[in-house]
Amino acid sequence: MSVTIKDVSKDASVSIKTVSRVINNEANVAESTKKKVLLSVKKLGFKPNKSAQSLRSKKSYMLALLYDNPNKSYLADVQSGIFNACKSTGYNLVIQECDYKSSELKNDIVQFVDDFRIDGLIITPPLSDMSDFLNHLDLSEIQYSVIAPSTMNTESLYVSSNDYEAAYTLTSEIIKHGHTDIGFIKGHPKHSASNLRFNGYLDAIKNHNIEVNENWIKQGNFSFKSGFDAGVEIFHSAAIPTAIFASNDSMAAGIMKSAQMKGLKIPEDISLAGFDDSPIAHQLWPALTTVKQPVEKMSSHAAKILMAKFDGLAEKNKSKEFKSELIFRESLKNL
Amino acid sequence: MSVTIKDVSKDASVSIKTVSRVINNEANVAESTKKKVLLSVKKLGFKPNKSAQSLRSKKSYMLALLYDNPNKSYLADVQSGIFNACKSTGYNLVIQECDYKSSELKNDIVQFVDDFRIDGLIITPPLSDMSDFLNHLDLSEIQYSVIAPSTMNTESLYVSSNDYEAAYTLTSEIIKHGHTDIGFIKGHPKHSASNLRFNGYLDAIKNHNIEVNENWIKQGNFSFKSGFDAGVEIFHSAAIPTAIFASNDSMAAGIMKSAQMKGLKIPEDISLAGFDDSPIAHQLWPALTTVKQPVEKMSSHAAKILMAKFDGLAEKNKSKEFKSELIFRESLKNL
DNA sequence: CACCCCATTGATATCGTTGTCAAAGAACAT
DNA sequence: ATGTTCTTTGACAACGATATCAATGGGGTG
Repeated sequence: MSVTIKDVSKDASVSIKTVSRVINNEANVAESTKKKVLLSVKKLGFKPNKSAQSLRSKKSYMLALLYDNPNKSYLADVQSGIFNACKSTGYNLVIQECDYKSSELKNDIVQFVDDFRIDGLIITPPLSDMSDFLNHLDLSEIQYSVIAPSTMNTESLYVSSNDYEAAYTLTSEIIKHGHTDIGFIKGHPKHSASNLRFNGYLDAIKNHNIEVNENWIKQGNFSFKSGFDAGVEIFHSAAIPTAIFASNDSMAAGIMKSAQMKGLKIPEDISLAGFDDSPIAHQLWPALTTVKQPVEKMSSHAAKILMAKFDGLAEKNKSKEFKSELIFRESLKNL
Repeated sequence: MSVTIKDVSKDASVSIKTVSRVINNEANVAESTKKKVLLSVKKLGFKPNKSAQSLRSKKSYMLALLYDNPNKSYLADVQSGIFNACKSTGYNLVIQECDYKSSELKNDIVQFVDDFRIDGLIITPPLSDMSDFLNHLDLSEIQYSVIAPSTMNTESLYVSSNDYEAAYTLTSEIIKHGHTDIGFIKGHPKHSASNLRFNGYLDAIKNHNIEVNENWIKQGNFSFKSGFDAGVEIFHSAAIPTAIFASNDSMAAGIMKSAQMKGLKIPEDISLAGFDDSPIAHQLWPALTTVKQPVEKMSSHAAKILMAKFDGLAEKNKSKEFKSELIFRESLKNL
């Protein structure tokens, strides 16, 4: 059926173990032997059997992506990034939907990792913010890499972005456009990014000596509907802001819809900004001013540092903060 | 470390093989023995080692989802559906991005399945339409289940939806709303759904004795941009239709944007309809009239029939066509 | 030249299951 | 009582890799 090490060893006239050494890049193999073996490997088209490797060496060559109800385009980008990182490495990606509210989550995941001998986890918000959960993984000695964690210690692997700074800068830009009445829609309270973005907004406002108007600050949860509802509320009141900064694009889209239904024009009557640069940002009209995170690069890096750790290359690839980019589009106008 | 069959066999005072029989639900085990074994299994918390099972029995308990650059929300829905089907079965889901244009695709996938001992594939458009590819899988005796295939033979497993019928009905509805000047934006030529939807439109037009205006029929590729470009073209000409039916929502959104930029109002100046009921459909204003496919249910079923086949339950779950649902929203108005 | 060391190689055990096959005993027919 | 069949069970090999440890031999040292 398929080619085994034994076949290769016969073809190359060496022992099974030597072939194993070559394909695992172990030290102390004569250069000439190595060449000979690699030739046979290529000639026969040998690929090691993952199940056997896994059984003996307790590695599965599988990473698992954990997520709970993320934005769909975010999920697709994360997957795509991880996939690219895995492509040439022999690792593969298993996906696992989770419920961050479930009390069984910890045990379920440990079970899952144990069952399938998953080598490492890649954890996305809001799971990245559950320190309880992460601690439990530490205790179980499960390897993982976190995307956008709330607390970062130097031991664990993570990738983050400069949410605070980006929100601060974007808010400052809105102010530079002449706005002082600026509303804000907060994100899902369980995502640490929500606070970072809000604080960025808040500090920018304060540092420009603008008074905060609580009526224009609404709690959302990153969903379109929560943005829509917030918009309805804000536009229903007597005094409305000249600009609204929503913690993500879905909510900004919700606000835009509520404004347009109310007969308000964007950006003539009200300017709008979002966060994420998800597809909807440029598909709306007018298109949204927003912040673009390098989600694919981030998740790709998250996978790389995890795999590097398995191969003992911990030095090469380290946890890292990525920079976001402001994208100006029609939804923000000069007053 | 972890509990093995051997431990259970000792605890239950039976042979290793008998434990194996029990956990695999094989026939010819005395009821009393079964009980005894199950008790020990539970007591010790035994879980079979997947790697060992896989090595010996050549089953991996893993399904793989193959996709090539689909709509992001479609992908998320498909995953979600499959995930739910797998949840209580012990199977897990690996994802695999593909390039349908690659000449290596066939070999890469066979390799991948071979490497990881993937039990079965779930194949999404446009890969579902590559009969060459599917034939190759058949030859390699790889199990798979196809979502929205172009040709359906009775042997293979698939799920489909009534694209033709839905497009026919929706077009008829547009006509009932008083429209006769109806444009159409075709989908990606490699997706069989594109033709089905187009033919549904065409037949409805013809059966209502309306003349087809070729200038209002444009080739798209399911992307927002292709819809936008088509819109720009159509609205640039002297005579414009009173309604446009786009083969999916992304393209409809593109048309909406191009219309709004041109100063045309939806639905006052022009009615719009899409297909898919992707999130953007209700996030736009006005919201899109569209067709909703039960994507989650479909992909869930695709996974179920595949797993049923492995367990020899081929009778219970069969290939199936799912019905779509028309959703009327503001973008379509009575003339 | 005798000795030791270290790089290189291979024989064999092992990982934790399932597959094969034969043995033991129960049930039934003759 | 004897033979036949069927159910139930277990001993042992096998899956395809890696781990252990010992054997081999070339090169350096005294």
